[in-house]
This record gives sequence, C-alpha cells and structure tokens, in this order.
Amino acid sequence: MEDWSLQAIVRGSSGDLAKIVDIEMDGQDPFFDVSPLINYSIENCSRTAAQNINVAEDKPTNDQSDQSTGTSSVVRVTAGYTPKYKKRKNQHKRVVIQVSAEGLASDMWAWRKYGQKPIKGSPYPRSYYRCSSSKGCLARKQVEQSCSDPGMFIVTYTAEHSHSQPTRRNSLAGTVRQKFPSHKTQNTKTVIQEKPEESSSSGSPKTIQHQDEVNIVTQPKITEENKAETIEARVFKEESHDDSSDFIMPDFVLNEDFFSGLVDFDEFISVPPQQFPAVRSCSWF
DNA sequence: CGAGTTTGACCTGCGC
DNA sequence: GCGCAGGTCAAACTCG
Repeated sequence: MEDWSLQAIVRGSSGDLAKIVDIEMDGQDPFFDVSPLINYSIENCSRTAAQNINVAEDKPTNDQSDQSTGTSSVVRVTAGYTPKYKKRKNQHKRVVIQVSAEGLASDMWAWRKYGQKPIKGSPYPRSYYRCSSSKGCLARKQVEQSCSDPGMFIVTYTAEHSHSQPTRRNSLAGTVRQKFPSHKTQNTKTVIQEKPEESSSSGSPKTIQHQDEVNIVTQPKITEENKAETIEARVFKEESHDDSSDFIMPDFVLNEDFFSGLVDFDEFISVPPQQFPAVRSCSWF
C-alpha cells in the first residue's frame, strides 16, 4: 500500500478564506479518521460555513486545476497517494495550515514562544511555540509568514494537546498585530495556492491513475434558538474507477457533538468518527 | 513577580 | 565524517 494524502480547498460562504489541505496518512489501511481534517477546516475557516464537501481520491500528481473551480461555500477534499519522501524520525502528526492573521487570532490554545529561526529561502523567520496551558503537553506550533502572500501565515501544528482546551484565549493575535502593524486583521482576502509542483523529471506529464470522487453535500438546518445547528452531510460516490473499487467512503452524518468545543462559528459541520486509518500528517497550502 | 519574548548556543537529522 | 539546516534550550530581558 502506498502512502496517502488528503487535499482540500476550503472556501467560506462569504468567500473570505480559502485553503488547500494536504493530509498524509500511513499507508497500511485505506481508511482513516477524517474528523481532524474537518475539524481543522472549520476551526480555521473563521466564521464562514463550509456547506459542500467534495472528497476525491486519486494518485500522486493529481491535477489541481479543477479545485479552483469551486464556488463559494465549498469545501473540497481530495484524498490520494503521494510519493514517498523521507521524514525525520519520531515525527508527530503535523498539520500545516495557511491562515490570515484573523485565523491566527482564532486559535484558542495558549502558546509560549520558545524560539525563532531564519529559514533558508524565506525572507521571514519561523517562530516556534509550545503549548503553555499544561506542563508536559507536547503540542507545538510553528508560525511563519507566507513568502507569496505576506498577509498570510503558514502555521504548523505538531503533536497533540494532552489536555482540554483552555477557556482563555492566548495573546497571539495581539502579538501578530504588534509585529505586523500594517497587516490587516479583518476582511482577509481569498487565497488559493496551488500545491508546489512535485519535483519530477522535467517535462514529464502528470498521470492521474484514477479519480474516485465522493461528494459530501451538507444541508444546514438553521435554527434561531441555537447556532450550533446540525449540518447533515450525505456522501455519495460520484465517480469510481477500477483500482479504487475497494475504497468506499461510508456515509457520514454531521452532528454538533463533534464540534462541541468549537466557538465563534456561524455554522457547524461535524463528522462522526469513522474507522479510517490514522492520519500521519496534515498539511494545508 | 510571574509569564512571555528575544536571541545566541547547542542539538540532531539528513544529504553528500 | 562533515556540513548544513531546522528545531530546541536557556539565560537575559520585557511587560503587565
């Protein structure tokens, strides 16, 4: 079994945020827990609501171009194989997200900065944070300004928190405003970045082994009295090809319990735990 | 005074 | 083995 990846474009209903997610997973099992992905997509989607989710499965250098065709209120998730490349030993799950300063401000965890390093090839240094909420918590966070768009920040989360979410916000948002006073912290613009080109042999055409697409269509149930309305999602196979026949996405229904810890969102999308394989890493571009 | 930041030194993985 | 680059440490400093 080859390594897998998940990729997604996330757009808010107001079109103010867009992201491409790339998740790498251990290859032994074709099933993985997609919940953290959706969780992150919502957490970092500010106060927008993702209303449609497309899940696609394909192989390494899949064509990204059609991902930009989504309209607003679309979360597009693409799962696929990725070429193997060496990773550092003992690497924890990594989640790389590109967010605006507003997105940084929405981070509810408390972080303590413990280092900063200039990164080769980048005009901006990378800052290193560890969770300051609890001693012994292994959660780490790296923040660096995007080269292509200084208004965006590339945030890398490493390991997981060993405690519940703190009730008090951290001060990172203020820190960002202090360090980047000219940076807009509201009304962030829509940015969709193509995944960096795979460094393959020059000029070799991309080959899409198969495209097994599954759509998750969410149907918001808007209630006046409770903002944590449930959004149900239906998953259906849109397209299927030969070698993917053993990969069938189960239907999943979104429920608000999954997102009980989230705040500041107009709508909630949740996915119950499925028996998917363990996510090894998750990257947003 | 405690918590967070800064910054140079040190550690470690990785490629050659 | 060596050098590079990324990640972490820790002392000094800042701030509320």
